[in-house]
Amino acid sequence: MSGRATILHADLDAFYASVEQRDDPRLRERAVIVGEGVVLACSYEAKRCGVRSGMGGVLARSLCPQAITVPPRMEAYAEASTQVFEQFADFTPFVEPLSVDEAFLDVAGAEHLFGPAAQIAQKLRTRVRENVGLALSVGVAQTKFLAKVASGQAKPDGTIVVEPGNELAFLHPLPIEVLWGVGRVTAAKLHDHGIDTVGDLASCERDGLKSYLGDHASAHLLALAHNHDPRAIDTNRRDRSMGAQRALGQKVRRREELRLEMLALAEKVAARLRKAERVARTVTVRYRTSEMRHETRSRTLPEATQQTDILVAVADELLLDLIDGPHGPGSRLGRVGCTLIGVTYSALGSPDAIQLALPFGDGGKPTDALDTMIDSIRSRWGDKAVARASLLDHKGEVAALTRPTALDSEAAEQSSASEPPDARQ
DNA sequence: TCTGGGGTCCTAGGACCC
DNA sequence: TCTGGGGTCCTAGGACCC
Repeated sequence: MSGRATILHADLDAFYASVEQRDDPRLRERAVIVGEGVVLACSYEAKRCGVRSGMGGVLARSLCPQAITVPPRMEAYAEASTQVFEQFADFTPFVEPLSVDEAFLDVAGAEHLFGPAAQIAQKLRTRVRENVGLALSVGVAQTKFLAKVASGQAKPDGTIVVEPGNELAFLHPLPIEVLWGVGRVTAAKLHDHGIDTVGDLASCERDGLKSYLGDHASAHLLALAHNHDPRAIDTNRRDRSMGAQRALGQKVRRREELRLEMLALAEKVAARLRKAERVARTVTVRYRTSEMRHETRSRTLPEATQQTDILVAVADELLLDLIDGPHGPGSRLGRVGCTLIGVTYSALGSPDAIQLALPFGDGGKPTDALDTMIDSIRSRWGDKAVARASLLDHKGEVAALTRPTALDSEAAEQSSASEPPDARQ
């Protein structure tokens, strides 16, 4: 493979904690922990004591007694994030956000304006430092995956450029934990088989890995170990699900308390759904038992909606199924307890899919109207959508031609394909 | 390590259709 | 009447990421 390294992965260092240190001079160069019950983020000074995000607060403070703990200020982080993404947009329109504090940038088309990708990376870091007051690390490579690994190695406050040709020499000595998709469980399995570095993994046979990692994971990880990652920057990704959850602690809750909590969560997410102008077809309710076991119940509706009353009613039914189990009201709750509940709306679509509802008048001929609708679907989503669209009965009066939700991603691909996804050449 | 809140993606089995 | 294979959708659970 030849070509230039033009994909950047930009990642803010210890984001929440850095914002706190920026805004309060007393916190600078000190160990800072954001979050009380659980560590949401911590400064590099705290990391040196062994504090990690996701760790319990009690343990974190015992590892690092001198640390200052501050409550999170989500608005401040959101504002900082917006400012940083404005800096990104000044260099290239091809930005794919991964979270509040990181993004991929394709700068192939920006090099004639700002110089080679390595220079753009430096300029970006300087701009973010000067205009937002935060440290940014940047990895530059020919693939997304490698750019992300590089930014991780560049931390804190650095740049690493992996030139084409040097990729495997860079990648293979690194521990398998740097690979995307290797977490606690997978890492343990790999170590059990004597695989400790990316190079070890790259020399494995597919069939051997498959026997304990499964089909997909083995192919995926082997591809990454050989630096195969053909994914392009995707600038118009949309959320595929939306949810909210709440931890409840160990205290035993009554059935009606849980239903009220769920009502509040389901309403909150429904409001977000409408604000984002999306509709959802699947409702999933999550429940964590006092033994930390997760259980879920989900239901897919015949038609996507953003209506609070429908979503809330489904969430309530699913929650009752979890609380009561097969043996009647409250029979499970007393035994297992509940330490967390949550609700997620998924199979998201856009509302225009349900605005295509077609009224069938008395003795009317639906055929002409149906043809019109099919034409409209074809122009919106292409031939493939027409072939797979389904006709739904709605209260016996209205037929709605609804695009199957599985086509959501295909339609997104089609619409993005009409824009220049790749400014190379 | 005794656990927050927001997500993504994959798997496996069953139902259903052709 | 019995039977097969392929495809899609739905559900529950799990791993992983920031």
